Amino acid sequence: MSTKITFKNASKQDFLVLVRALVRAYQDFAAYDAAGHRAAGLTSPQADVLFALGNTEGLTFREIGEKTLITKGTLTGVIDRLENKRLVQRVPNPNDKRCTLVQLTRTGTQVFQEHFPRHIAYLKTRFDQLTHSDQRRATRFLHKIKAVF
Amino acid sequence: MSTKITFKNASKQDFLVLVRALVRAYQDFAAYDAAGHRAAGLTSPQADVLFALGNTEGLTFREIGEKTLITKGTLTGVIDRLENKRLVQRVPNPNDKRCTLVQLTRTGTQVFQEHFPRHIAYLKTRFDQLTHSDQRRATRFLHKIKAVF
DNA sequence: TATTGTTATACTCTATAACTATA
DNA sequence: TATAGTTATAGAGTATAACAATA
Repeated sequence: MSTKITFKNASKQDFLVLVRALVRAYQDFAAYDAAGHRAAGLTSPQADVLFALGNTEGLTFREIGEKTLITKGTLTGVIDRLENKRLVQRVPNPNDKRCTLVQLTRTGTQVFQEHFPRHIAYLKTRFDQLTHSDQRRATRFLHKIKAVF
Repeated sequence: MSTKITFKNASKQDFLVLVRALVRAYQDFAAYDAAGHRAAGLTSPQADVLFALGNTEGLTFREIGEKTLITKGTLTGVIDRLENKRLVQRVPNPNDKRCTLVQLTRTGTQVFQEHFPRHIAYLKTRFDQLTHSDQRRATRFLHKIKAVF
Protein backbone atom coordinates (compact mmCIF):
# COMPACT_ATOMS: atom_id res chain seq x y z
CA MET A 1 0.00 0.00 0.00
CA SER A 2 1.31 3.39 -0.95
CA THR A 3 0.14 6.74 0.30
CA LYS A 4 1.50 8.46 -2.74
CA ILE A 5 -1.08 10.87 -3.97
CA THR A 6 -1.81 9.94 -7.53
CA PHE A 7 -4.03 11.65 -10.04
CA LYS A 8 -6.51 8.86 -9.61
CA ASN A 9 -7.18 9.22 -5.91
CA ALA A 10 -6.55 12.95 -5.72
CA SER A 11 -10.23 13.64 -6.30
CA LYS A 12 -11.11 11.67 -3.18
CA GLN A 13 -8.83 13.86 -1.12
CA ASP A 14 -9.77 17.26 -2.46
CA PHE A 15 -10.12 18.45 1.09
CA LEU A 16 -6.36 18.21 1.51
CA VAL A 17 -6.05 21.15 -0.82
CA LEU A 18 -8.21 23.07 1.62
CA VAL A 19 -6.15 21.87 4.57
CA ARG A 20 -2.96 23.05 2.95
CA ALA A 21 -4.53 26.38 2.02
CA LEU A 22 -5.71 26.88 5.60
CA VAL A 23 -2.34 26.03 7.10
CA ARG A 24 -0.38 28.18 4.70
CA ALA A 25 -2.68 31.19 4.92
CA TYR A 26 -2.54 31.02 8.70
CA GLN A 27 1.22 30.45 8.89
CA ASP A 28 1.95 33.46 6.73
CA PHE A 29 -0.51 35.59 8.66
CA ALA A 30 0.83 34.37 12.01
CA ALA A 31 4.45 35.11 11.07
CA TYR A 32 3.50 38.63 10.02
CA ASP A 33 1.37 39.13 13.14
CA ALA A 34 4.09 37.83 15.47
CA ALA A 35 6.68 40.08 13.83
CA GLY A 36 4.52 43.09 14.62
CA HIS A 37 4.17 42.09 18.26
CA ARG A 38 7.83 41.18 18.55
CA ALA A 39 8.76 44.68 17.45
CA ALA A 40 6.96 45.82 20.61
CA GLY A 41 8.76 43.22 22.73
CA LEU A 42 5.77 40.91 23.01
CA THR A 43 5.20 37.28 22.13
CA SER A 44 1.87 36.32 20.57
CA PRO A 45 0.46 34.77 23.76
CA GLN A 46 1.53 37.83 25.74
CA ALA A 47 -0.15 40.12 23.21
CA ASP A 48 -3.29 37.97 23.37
CA VAL A 49 -3.43 38.41 27.13
CA LEU A 50 -2.92 42.18 26.96
CA PHE A 51 -5.60 42.40 24.32
CA ALA A 52 -8.00 40.42 26.51
CA LEU A 53 -7.29 42.71 29.47
CA GLY A 54 -7.76 45.95 27.52
CA ASN A 55 -10.91 47.91 28.37
CA THR A 56 -11.63 45.73 31.41
CA GLU A 57 -11.31 46.32 35.13
CA GLY A 58 -9.23 43.17 35.31
CA LEU A 59 -9.89 39.51 34.66
CA THR A 60 -9.27 36.34 36.64
CA PHE A 61 -6.92 33.63 35.39
CA ARG A 62 -9.91 31.52 34.50
CA GLU A 63 -11.43 34.31 32.39
CA ILE A 64 -8.15 35.03 30.62
CA GLY A 65 -7.72 31.33 29.96
CA GLU A 66 -11.16 31.12 28.41
CA LYS A 67 -10.53 34.09 26.14
CA THR A 68 -7.05 33.12 25.01
CA LEU A 69 -7.28 29.33 25.15
CA ILE A 70 -4.15 29.27 27.34
CA THR A 71 -4.35 26.64 30.07
CA LYS A 72 -3.90 27.71 33.66
CA GLY A 73 -0.47 26.15 34.17
CA THR A 74 0.91 27.94 31.13
CA LEU A 75 -0.90 31.13 32.00
CA THR A 76 0.94 31.48 35.31
CA GLY A 77 4.20 31.72 33.34
CA VAL A 78 2.83 34.13 30.75
CA ILE A 79 1.45 36.43 33.47
CA ASP A 80 4.76 36.17 35.36
CA ARG A 81 6.62 37.44 32.32
CA LEU A 82 4.13 40.25 31.73
CA GLU A 83 4.43 41.19 35.39
CA ASN A 84 8.23 41.24 35.10
CA LYS A 85 7.79 43.70 32.25
CA ARG A 86 5.51 45.78 34.51
CA LEU A 87 2.66 45.50 32.02
CA VAL A 88 0.19 43.71 34.31
CA GLN A 89 -0.27 43.27 38.02
CA ARG A 90 -1.90 40.62 40.18
CA VAL A 91 -4.53 42.08 42.48
CA PRO A 92 -6.00 40.01 45.32
CA ASN A 93 -9.76 39.59 45.13
CA PRO A 94 -11.33 40.24 48.58
CA ASN A 95 -14.66 38.65 47.60
CA ASP A 96 -13.17 35.28 46.76
CA LYS A 97 -9.68 34.80 48.05
CA ARG A 98 -9.10 31.89 45.69
CA CYS A 99 -9.22 34.23 42.69
CA THR A 100 -6.56 36.66 41.58
CA LEU A 101 -7.50 39.56 39.37
CA VAL A 102 -5.02 40.48 36.67
CA GLN A 103 -5.06 44.11 35.58
CA LEU A 104 -3.11 46.24 33.14
CA THR A 105 -0.69 48.57 34.90
CA ARG A 106 -0.37 52.17 33.77
CA THR A 107 2.42 51.08 31.44
CA GLY A 108 0.33 48.16 30.25
CA THR A 109 -2.57 50.46 29.49
CA GLN A 110 -0.21 52.69 27.56
CA VAL A 111 1.07 49.73 25.55
CA PHE A 112 -2.51 48.65 24.93
CA GLN A 113 -3.46 52.13 23.74
CA GLU A 114 -0.39 52.69 21.61
CA HIS A 115 0.77 49.33 20.36
CA PHE A 116 -2.59 47.81 19.51
CA PRO A 117 -3.97 50.54 17.24
CA ARG A 118 -0.61 50.57 15.48
CA HIS A 119 -0.68 46.79 15.19
CA ILE A 120 -4.20 46.83 13.82
CA ALA A 121 -3.17 49.40 11.23
CA TYR A 122 -0.21 47.18 10.41
CA LEU A 123 -2.54 44.24 9.78
CA LYS A 124 -4.99 46.43 7.90
CA THR A 125 -2.42 47.30 5.23
CA ARG A 126 -2.48 43.66 4.20
CA PHE A 127 -6.13 42.79 4.61
CA ASP A 128 -7.16 45.92 2.77
CA GLN A 129 -5.67 44.36 -0.32
CA LEU A 130 -8.77 42.18 -0.31
CA THR A 131 -12.08 43.71 -1.32
CA HIS A 132 -14.65 44.09 1.43
CA SER A 133 -16.77 41.58 -0.38
CA ASP A 134 -13.95 39.03 -0.37
CA GLN A 135 -13.31 39.76 3.29
CA ARG A 136 -16.92 39.01 4.13
CA ARG A 137 -17.02 35.86 2.03
CA ALA A 138 -13.71 34.61 3.43
CA THR A 139 -15.09 35.18 6.91
CA ARG A 140 -18.19 33.19 6.09
CA PHE A 141 -16.20 30.16 4.94
CA LEU A 142 -13.85 30.34 7.89
CA HIS A 143 -16.87 30.25 10.19
CA LYS A 144 -18.03 27.15 8.36
CA ILE A 145 -14.65 25.51 8.83
CA LYS A 146 -14.59 26.36 12.51
CA ALA A 147 -18.08 24.94 12.88
CA VAL A 148 -17.01 21.41 11.91
CA PHE A 149 -14.39 21.23 14.68
CA MET B 1 -7.66 58.22 22.95
CA SER B 2 -9.49 54.97 23.41
CA THR B 3 -9.04 51.81 21.44
CA LYS B 4 -12.42 50.58 22.51
CA ILE B 5 -14.14 49.21 19.49
CA THR B 6 -17.37 51.11 19.19
CA PHE B 7 -20.20 50.72 16.75
CA LYS B 8 -19.01 53.85 15.02
CA ASN B 9 -15.53 52.70 14.10
CA ALA B 10 -16.35 49.01 13.80
CA SER B 11 -17.12 49.43 10.13
CA LYS B 12 -13.59 50.69 9.52
CA GLN B 13 -12.18 47.57 11.08
CA ASP B 14 -14.34 44.96 9.44
CA PHE B 15 -11.21 43.04 8.59
CA LEU B 16 -10.75 42.22 12.27
CA VAL B 17 -13.76 39.96 11.99
CA LEU B 18 -11.88 38.11 9.28
CA VAL B 19 -8.71 37.98 11.40
CA ARG B 20 -10.61 36.47 14.30
CA ALA B 21 -12.33 33.96 12.03
CA LEU B 22 -9.00 32.92 10.54
CA VAL B 23 -7.35 32.51 13.93
CA ARG B 24 -10.23 30.58 15.44
CA ALA B 25 -10.75 28.28 12.47
CA TYR B 26 -7.05 27.48 12.41
CA GLN B 27 -6.74 27.04 16.17
CA ASP B 28 -9.60 24.55 16.28
CA PHE B 29 -8.25 22.70 13.27
CA ALA B 30 -4.71 22.69 14.67
CA ALA B 31 -5.83 21.32 18.03
CA TYR B 32 -7.72 18.51 16.31
CA ASP B 33 -4.83 17.82 13.96
CA ALA B 34 -2.25 17.79 16.76
CA ALA B 35 -4.41 15.42 18.82
CA GLY B 36 -4.39 12.97 15.94
CA HIS B 37 -0.62 13.10 15.63
CA ARG B 38 -0.12 12.95 19.39
CA ALA B 39 -2.07 9.70 19.48
CA ALA B 40 0.70 8.32 17.27
CA GLY B 41 3.41 9.78 19.53
CA LEU B 42 4.27 12.64 17.20
CA THR B 43 4.31 16.39 17.59
CA SER B 44 3.06 18.50 14.69
CA PRO B 45 6.55 19.55 13.54
CA GLN B 46 7.71 15.93 13.70
CA ALA B 47 4.71 14.83 11.64
CA ASP B 48 5.40 17.60 9.13
CA VAL B 49 8.94 16.34 8.67
CA LEU B 50 7.86 12.71 8.25
CA PHE B 51 5.26 13.82 5.74
CA ALA B 52 7.90 15.75 3.79
CA LEU B 53 10.18 12.71 3.76
CA GLY B 54 7.51 10.27 2.62
CA ASN B 55 7.88 9.04 -0.97
CA THR B 56 11.37 10.53 -1.30
CA GLU B 57 14.84 9.03 -1.33
CA GLY B 58 15.77 11.41 1.47
CA LEU B 59 16.04 15.16 1.75
CA THR B 60 18.74 17.49 3.04
CA PHE B 61 18.18 19.74 6.03
CA ARG B 62 17.84 22.69 3.73
CA GLU B 63 15.13 20.96 1.69
CA ILE B 64 13.21 19.89 4.76
CA GLY B 65 13.47 23.40 6.13
CA GLU B 66 12.04 24.84 2.94
CA LYS B 67 9.11 22.44 2.95
CA THR B 68 8.23 22.73 6.62
CA LEU B 69 9.29 26.33 7.34
CA ILE B 70 11.38 25.05 10.25
CA THR B 71 14.68 26.92 10.56
CA LYS B 72 17.90 24.94 10.53
CA GLY B 73 18.78 25.42 14.19
CA THR B 74 15.39 24.11 15.26
CA LEU B 75 15.44 21.37 12.66
CA THR B 76 18.55 19.80 14.17
CA GLY B 77 16.56 19.21 17.37
CA VAL B 78 13.46 17.91 15.58
CA ILE B 79 15.56 15.46 13.55
CA ASP B 80 17.43 14.41 16.71
CA ARG B 81 14.14 13.47 18.37
CA LEU B 82 12.92 11.60 15.28
CA GLU B 83 16.25 9.79 15.15
CA ASN B 84 15.92 8.84 18.82
CA LYS B 85 12.56 7.31 17.95
CA ARG B 86 14.25 5.41 15.11
CA LEU B 87 11.93 6.98 12.56
CA VAL B 88 14.60 8.74 10.49
CA GLN B 89 18.33 8.40 9.94
CA ARG B 90 21.06 10.80 8.91
CA VAL B 91 22.95 9.52 5.87
CA PRO B 92 26.21 11.16 4.77
CA ASN B 93 26.10 12.54 1.25
CA PRO B 94 29.23 11.51 -0.66
CA ASN B 95 28.63 14.08 -3.44
CA ASP B 96 28.68 17.07 -1.10
CA LYS B 97 30.11 16.31 2.28
CA ARG B 98 28.56 19.48 3.72
CA CYS B 99 25.08 18.03 3.27
CA THR B 100 23.40 15.34 5.30
CA LEU B 101 20.57 13.40 3.80
CA VAL B 102 17.71 12.54 6.11
CA GLN B 103 15.76 9.39 5.24
CA LEU B 104 12.87 7.49 6.72
CA THR B 105 13.98 4.27 8.40
CA ARG B 106 12.03 1.09 7.88
CA THR B 107 10.00 1.95 10.97
CA GLY B 108 9.57 5.51 9.75
CA THR B 109 8.29 4.27 6.42
CA GLN B 110 5.85 2.03 8.25
CA VAL B 111 4.62 4.96 10.34
CA PHE B 112 4.29 7.03 7.19
CA GLN B 113 2.29 4.32 5.46
CA GLU B 114 0.06 3.51 8.41
CA HIS B 115 -0.33 6.67 10.44
CA PHE B 116 -0.76 9.14 7.60
CA PRO B 117 -3.64 7.49 5.72
CA ARG B 118 -5.36 7.03 9.08
CA HIS B 119 -4.72 10.65 9.96
CA ILE B 120 -6.02 11.85 6.61
CA ALA B 121 -9.19 9.81 7.12
CA TYR B 122 -9.45 11.34 10.61
CA LEU B 123 -9.31 14.83 9.10
CA LYS B 124 -11.66 13.85 6.31
CA THR B 125 -14.49 13.04 8.72
CA ARG B 126 -14.56 16.72 9.64
CA PHE B 127 -13.91 18.37 6.29
CA ASP B 128 -16.48 16.15 4.62
CA GLN B 129 -19.09 17.97 6.64
CA LEU B 130 -18.55 20.79 4.18
CA THR B 131 -19.89 20.45 0.67
CA HIS B 132 -17.31 20.08 -2.09
CA SER B 133 -18.43 23.40 -3.41
CA ASP B 134 -17.80 25.07 -0.06
CA GLN B 135 -14.43 23.34 0.16
CA ARG B 136 -13.43 24.76 -3.19
CA ARG B 137 -14.67 28.24 -2.37
CA ALA B 138 -13.00 28.24 1.04
CA THR B 139 -9.76 27.20 -0.65
CA ARG B 140 -10.04 30.04 -3.09
CA PHE B 141 -10.41 32.66 -0.36
CA LEU B 142 -7.60 31.17 1.68
CA HIS B 143 -5.34 31.44 -1.35
CA LYS B 144 -6.32 35.09 -1.61
CA ILE B 145 -5.47 35.65 2.05
CA LYS B 146 -2.12 33.95 1.67
CA ALA B 147 -1.40 36.05 -1.38
CA VAL B 148 -1.46 39.32 0.57
CA PHE B 149 1.27 38.15 2.96
C1' DT C 1 33.89 33.49 0.31
C1' DA C 2 29.62 31.02 0.56
C1' DT C 3 27.03 27.09 2.16
C1' DT C 4 25.63 23.23 5.31
C1' DG C 5 24.65 21.65 9.44
C1' DT C 6 25.89 21.77 14.54
C1' DT C 7 26.20 23.89 18.83
C1' DA C 8 25.23 27.19 22.38
C1' DT C 9 22.35 30.56 24.69
C1' DA C 10 18.41 32.13 26.45
C1' DC C 11 13.59 32.21 26.33
C1' DT C 12 8.95 30.71 25.68
C1' DC C 13 5.21 27.69 25.41
C1' DT C 14 2.83 23.09 26.14
C1' DA C 15 0.69 19.20 28.68
C1' DT C 16 -0.01 16.97 32.86
C1' DA C 17 -0.51 16.29 37.46
C1' DA C 18 0.22 17.11 42.29
C1' DC C 19 -0.47 20.61 45.61
C1' DT C 20 -2.22 24.71 48.61
C1' DA C 21 -5.64 27.76 50.00
C1' DT C 22 -10.20 28.88 49.89
C1' DA C 23 -15.21 28.16 49.20
C1' DT D 1 -15.88 18.23 47.52
C1' DA D 2 -15.04 21.63 44.13
C1' DT D 3 -12.53 25.60 42.43
C1' DA D 4 -8.50 28.88 41.64
C1' DG D 5 -4.10 29.41 41.01
C1' DT D 6 0.85 27.70 41.82
C1' DT D 7 4.45 24.60 41.32
C1' DA D 8 6.99 20.82 39.42
C1' DT D 9 8.29 17.96 35.63
C1' DA D 10 9.48 16.88 31.24
C1' DG D 11 9.52 17.98 26.63
C1' DA D 12 9.41 20.85 22.67
C1' DG D 13 9.88 24.81 19.70
C1' DT D 14 11.84 29.70 18.61
C1' DA D 15 15.38 33.21 17.46
C1' DT D 16 19.99 34.36 17.02
C1' DA D 17 24.61 33.94 16.40
C1' DA D 18 29.06 31.76 16.44
C1' DC D 19 31.38 27.86 14.59
C1' DA D 20 33.67 23.84 11.83
C1' DA D 21 33.86 21.44 7.69
C1' DT D 22 33.40 21.60 3.00
C1' DA D 23 32.80 23.67 -1.61
